[in-house]
Amino acid sequence: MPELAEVEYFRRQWNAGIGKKVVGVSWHKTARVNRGLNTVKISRLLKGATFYSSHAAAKQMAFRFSNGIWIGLHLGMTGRLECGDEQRAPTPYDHFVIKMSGGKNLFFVDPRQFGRVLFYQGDGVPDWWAKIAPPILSKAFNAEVVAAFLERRSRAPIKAVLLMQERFPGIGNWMADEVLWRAGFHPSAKAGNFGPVAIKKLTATLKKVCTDAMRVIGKDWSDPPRTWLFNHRWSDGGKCPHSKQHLKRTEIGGRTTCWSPAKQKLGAERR
DNA sequence: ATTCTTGTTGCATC
DNA sequence: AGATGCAACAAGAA
Repeated sequence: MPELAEVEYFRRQWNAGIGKKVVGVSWHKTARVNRGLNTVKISRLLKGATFYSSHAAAKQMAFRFSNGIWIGLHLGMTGRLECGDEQRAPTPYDHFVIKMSGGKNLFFVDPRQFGRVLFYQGDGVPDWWAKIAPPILSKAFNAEVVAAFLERRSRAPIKAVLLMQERFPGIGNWMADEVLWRAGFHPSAKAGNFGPVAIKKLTATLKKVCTDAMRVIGKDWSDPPRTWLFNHRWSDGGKCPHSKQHLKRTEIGGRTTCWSPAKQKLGAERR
């Protein structure tokens, strides 16, 4: 479930290779995650390079190597990163593997292949990294920019708008539901109906959910407390941990959405 | 067997 | 022109 905090967790799974050199690279040649890449050329460039650092922003990861090499990874829907030695059993979905000196191998595994591998070499910063929107947990993300964005997307349901990475980097389906549930807004509320009080509340709740998710899931993949919607949203019949009333699940903005009708009523956004 | 899915993109339509 | 909605991508799980 790679959203903001899951991506942060997976990023660190490759850190055992930092400071080591690339011994070899293996690719699953026909895998969709490697589309558009010259895998032969990248293997040649990577071989012998030193792994410098790992980074995560939104749902994108970057791994920097010597000689100005960047490897970008997006986990899509089902991607994950693993680190293992010779003992690790291969899976059919090890689409991209970097073998490091010292015997640690770095695996990008993705059954459903909505993920993607990116490559860059140069003195600058690759476009796919530079263009990521300011983090929700930064000062640049504030009620003013949220208000401007909601106005532009005025006719779309707020649930769909929160999934737009150009303004809400790292927010995915469960985080969007968690935010709307905590803030008390109906997922179908039109973005253009949000008043200044509601926008402040939405902005603060976005920051809170990101902070909480990073502490719990981003740190060591701990289970979120039962007090979060997170634990109750995955199947029909769940109960709201606050109101104890039934949760509803329907498709809104093209995604499965779970909310508490008792806690999230249309109209609350008009303040 | 059928339906569902935690993300993004490209295209059709409004 | 810009915003919005939706199918498509692939494959496991229920």
